[in-house]
Amino acid sequence: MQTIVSDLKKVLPGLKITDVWCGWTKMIKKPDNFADFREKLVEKKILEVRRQGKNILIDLSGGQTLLIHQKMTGHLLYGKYRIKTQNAKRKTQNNRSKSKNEKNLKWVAAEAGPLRDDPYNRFVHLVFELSNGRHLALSDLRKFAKVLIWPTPELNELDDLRKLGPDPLDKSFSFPEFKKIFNGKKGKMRAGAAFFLGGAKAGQIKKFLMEQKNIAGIGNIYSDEILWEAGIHPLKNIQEIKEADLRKIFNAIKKVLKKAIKAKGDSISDYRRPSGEKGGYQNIQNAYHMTGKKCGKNDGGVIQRIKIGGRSAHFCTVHQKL
DNA sequence: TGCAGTGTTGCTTC
DNA sequence: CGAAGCAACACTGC
Repeated sequence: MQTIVSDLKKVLPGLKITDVWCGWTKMIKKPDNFADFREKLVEKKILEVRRQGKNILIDLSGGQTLLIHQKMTGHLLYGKYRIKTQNAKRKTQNNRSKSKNEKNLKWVAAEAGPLRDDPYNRFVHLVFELSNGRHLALSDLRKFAKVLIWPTPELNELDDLRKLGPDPLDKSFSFPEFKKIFNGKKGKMRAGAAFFLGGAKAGQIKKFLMEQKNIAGIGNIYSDEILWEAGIHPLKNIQEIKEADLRKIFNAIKKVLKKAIKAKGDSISDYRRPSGEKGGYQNIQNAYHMTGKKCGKNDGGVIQRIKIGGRSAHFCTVHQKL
């Protein structure tokens, strides 16, 4: 998400939104109809692009902010787009006869380059036309992405932002701060709860790291990478984690996320930068998606995959013992 | 062919 | 309130 924001920051501020098209209006949560959504954006200038957790925020003139969450398969792409010409059988209908906001139009990247090769170019559902003739497009295969507009000064009313823990890359995210959150979580667990009795489901460290209300921004890939780095088993109960290990986890969070940002994100699957280019973290991954591979620490371990809370977790059988 | 798996989150149920 | 399980959706790969 940080790579996307950094990339968009370089191009969007100063541009005006001249038109908006949407082929899957269900993704727009506020305002609740597309005409109002479009109305709030057209002729507005983009002032700033920023991020809170995994939410991308685009501040506009007129005091409104566009919030975009890409969820699983969303891609914010920046480049020149065009309406895909209809098939021969529909040639009687030329593009001029259609409204640009007709729902079933297909938009495709119009220029050669990585954007044209984006595997998700087929799934563009939302297009912002910009004053420089280029576009910001949101492609989303699984249609989980969420978009909304809210007054900038009142953004903190939104649960999406209000319920987020601190950003781990923020300078104010110190070890004492992390420890406080961690201990707060521990304190909330009642003695006698199921996990003490062998049902150990609650309080697993991987889940703790992925919960956005604890720390904002860590997902499945980086929680695996962080725990690999720290040498902690993903199922480890947070009740049992001592200060020395907590410090290892804290350091690993900073280290892994910095490394990931330097690599411009992880394109092991379809993730792409707004330019359509791949990130590079998949080349330096140690745990995620490495099932069966030798552990990069050369400790004789092999990466194993298990399920935690419906997600896959990957860890080394030797240096990440339970 | 069929079904598990996919970078997320929120709702329902207990 | 907390946690588990599943739903939202559509495609890939075993």
